[in-house]
Amino acid sequence: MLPRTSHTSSDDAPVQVINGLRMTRQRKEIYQLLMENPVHPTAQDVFLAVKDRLPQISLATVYNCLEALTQHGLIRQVHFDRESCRYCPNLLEHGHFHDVKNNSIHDITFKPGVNLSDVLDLPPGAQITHIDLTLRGTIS
Amino acid sequence: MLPRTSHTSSDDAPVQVINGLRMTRQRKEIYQLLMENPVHPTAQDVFLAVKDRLPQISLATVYNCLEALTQHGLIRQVHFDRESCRYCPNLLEHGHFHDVKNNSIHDITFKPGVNLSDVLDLPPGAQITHIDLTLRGTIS
DNA sequence: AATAAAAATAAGAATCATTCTTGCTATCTC
DNA sequence: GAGATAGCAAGAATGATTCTTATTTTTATT
Repeated sequence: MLPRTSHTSSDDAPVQVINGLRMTRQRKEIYQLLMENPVHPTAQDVFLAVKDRLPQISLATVYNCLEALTQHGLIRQVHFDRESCRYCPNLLEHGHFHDVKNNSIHDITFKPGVNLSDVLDLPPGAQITHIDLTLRGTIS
Repeated sequence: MLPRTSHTSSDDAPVQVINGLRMTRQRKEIYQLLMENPVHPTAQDVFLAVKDRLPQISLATVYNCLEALTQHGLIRQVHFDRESCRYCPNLLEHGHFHDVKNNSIHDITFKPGVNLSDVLDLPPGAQITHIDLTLRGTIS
């Protein structure tokens, strides 16, 4: 089989659609990368990693794909202060712990039965739509 | 008394020092602003607000002052995703709720007796040094 | 299978928050 | 008061992200 110069999917079948998002070659590769190695990479990290398989992909496309995947609920953004934003394929409710010694990020779940709004003093009538819990520290 | 063109403190007494930070005119004004009206402003917001009292202050100085106040533990940064960072004079452990309807930010405390690490499944040996809890939603 | 319309991509320019640099001014120490 | 240190203003530089535009690919329609 000849090598392909095309930068998109190679067969003639229509592309798969997930959550209303057409899974183009670029989106699929980036999504797979995140699923297989959920290290919470930045867009830059993804760009470098995915270049192996898509040598001519551009950083803008990586941003576009990550945005599209996020908008369609396949992945989520993770923020540490104002650092470059990171991406996470874990859709369950969870927070993140940044181990500053090993420079690694761990998903943190709530203990079973715990509901965050049960332990917080929320203003009356408050409806939470989005939770962002990030922790920093070390693991001995 | 003649109006002063000096951009710093006007009397001859040595400036007050808090937490090891020399409270210059600019730092004092910015700190007061935050204490009197803790609406979690951005640096830009502070810049505009403080211009009334310090017409020739520069944005860089606002950033410097906010950084200095933060480093010396007088105020804290608050982050919502990757938006401009905001500043908070409340030093007690608390999180933040962004009411997206009224575009207001509320301090959120934990219910008495609640320790965050009690409700989380942390990796063994994890030592938390910094907690960032931000919520989004609406208040009816 | 051909074609028009719609969607996605690559490349690079533009934006925006923040940080850095530089020359100057104020404050502190002696 | 003189020199040393710290802080300031102004604007340049940086870096992550978004936007623009031309091109390519895919889909929908014949």
